[in-house]
Amino acid sequence: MVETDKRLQVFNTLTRQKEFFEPLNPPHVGMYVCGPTVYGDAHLGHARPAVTFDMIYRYLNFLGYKTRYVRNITDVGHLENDADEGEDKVERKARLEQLEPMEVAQYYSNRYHYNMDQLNVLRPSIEPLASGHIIEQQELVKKILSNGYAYEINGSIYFDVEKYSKDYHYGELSGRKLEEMIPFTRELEGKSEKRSPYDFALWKKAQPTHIMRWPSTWSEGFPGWHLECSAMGSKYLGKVFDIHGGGMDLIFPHHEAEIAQSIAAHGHQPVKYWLHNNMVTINGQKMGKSLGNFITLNEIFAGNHPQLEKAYSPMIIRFFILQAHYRSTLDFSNDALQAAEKALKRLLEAYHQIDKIPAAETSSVNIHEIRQACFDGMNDDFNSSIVLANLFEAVKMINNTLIGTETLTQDDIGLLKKTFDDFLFEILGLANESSSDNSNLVNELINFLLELREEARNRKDWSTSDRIRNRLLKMGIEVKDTKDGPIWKIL
RNA sequence: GGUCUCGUGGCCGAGUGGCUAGGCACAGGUCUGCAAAACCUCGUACAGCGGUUCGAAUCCGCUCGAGACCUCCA
Repeated sequence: MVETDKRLQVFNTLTRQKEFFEPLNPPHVGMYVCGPTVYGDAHLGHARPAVTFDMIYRYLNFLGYKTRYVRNITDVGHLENDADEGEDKVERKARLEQLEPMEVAQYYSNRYHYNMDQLNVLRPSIEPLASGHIIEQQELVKKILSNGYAYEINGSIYFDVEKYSKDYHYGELSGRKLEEMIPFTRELEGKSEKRSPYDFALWKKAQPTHIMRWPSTWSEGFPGWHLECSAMGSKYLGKVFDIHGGGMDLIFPHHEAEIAQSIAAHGHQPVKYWLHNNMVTINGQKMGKSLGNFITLNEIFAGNHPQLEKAYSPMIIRFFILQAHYRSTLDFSNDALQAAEKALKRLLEAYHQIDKIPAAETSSVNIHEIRQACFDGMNDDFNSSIVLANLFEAVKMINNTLIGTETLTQDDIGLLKKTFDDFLFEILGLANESSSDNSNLVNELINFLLELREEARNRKDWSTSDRIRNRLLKMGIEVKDTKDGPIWKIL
């Protein structure tokens, strides 16, 4: 498969170690990633898994796998807490904005898609809605019930964790033991109809005020949160599939519950490799909805937030995310984004210089080594940070060949360009953001002004040349003089 | 309280038991009427204290500090 001679290794949360990636049915790969609950705008914390698993999806495809990528949209409102009472999140939003719940879901789905497109995140192969798979979820509940791992109370169905624990290991993904979880039960005794505090809902009977509800044999109600991923994952990828991804904060209880549900229903593990991205932090603390310290992508792209000194484009955000390894926390700050902006610019400008490199008889640097290092980085649990570091080495090479301190053959120049095309654009998905949608008229006008300015400069008429440059700058057009003549750009 | 992770030079951020990523900033230089930009060059850092080892930032222990999960959260 392709040129890489080393095999891909991935860190599996389930086994807590790196494992060689071997798909169940090569060349096919099934990957499921938890998508957003659509009741608010996407923030940086949503961008991280989207970009991370987009990179993984891209790399798997690059390696020649046929990947089916499923990422759900959670549009069934779920309760504010799993402990039962409380308002549905989507309904609450709908009430506040005086909309139909599905209107809320649609609205934020659209905005999510728009943001992801901006980030150059490829659309998944299938994007199922939880509300469109109520039947499948009910079927799963029935199966778990008939296998004896769930019980019904007042029209609601709960997963019987204690019963399950006798036969299987509840907590294997998050590294917990049930005994350790028992002492620290929250103060919800008496209030809940659940037998044990760590049981979770498979089906909830709807309160009279609850709008999002569906008929079932047990009650008019709605499915439990953990159920949709189990139901949709097995529907589209099979009862066991290769990769399941999501944020680390979903490991418990969400993914733990998914495993339990699937095993209770089908008797075996649903997923071979569990992959989890780490959190985005701000001031060292997790950026999250409940803490209210999140910054939405729209705010970042517009520079419209007190924490931001300026706007940062989607590609800067993508670069910023990929500069860290996906399993490390990533700390947000203005300085970090500014550094990312400059770094990305340097990378892209060097890329555009590749065509100007004069071919030499021999190469003084080894492009194959860099290319291989990029593969090695990706193969080592998708270490995009290593890939970027090597691309920056390539930047140095490009610039050095341009000033004549290094040389490259025509073949190596081609390989260099291919390496950027493959890794920077295709795998890391960092697209060129050109703001050159100016009309021809503007171009011609500016070029004419610069022509006049050049004539003035040749006469050493500095006052005229500076006047032109300053006036243009006032209009937001920056002029820079280079050896090859002036260049300009709209700020 | 339980489980777990992390602590790298001014900032961000990789990493392996010995060959000391990368980016940003700073500094020096090239270029240049000036300016700006661009480019080149440049930093032996790894919380503290012990231990293992020929050798540890990388392994072990302790201390200090930060954080995550245990309730919804990507």
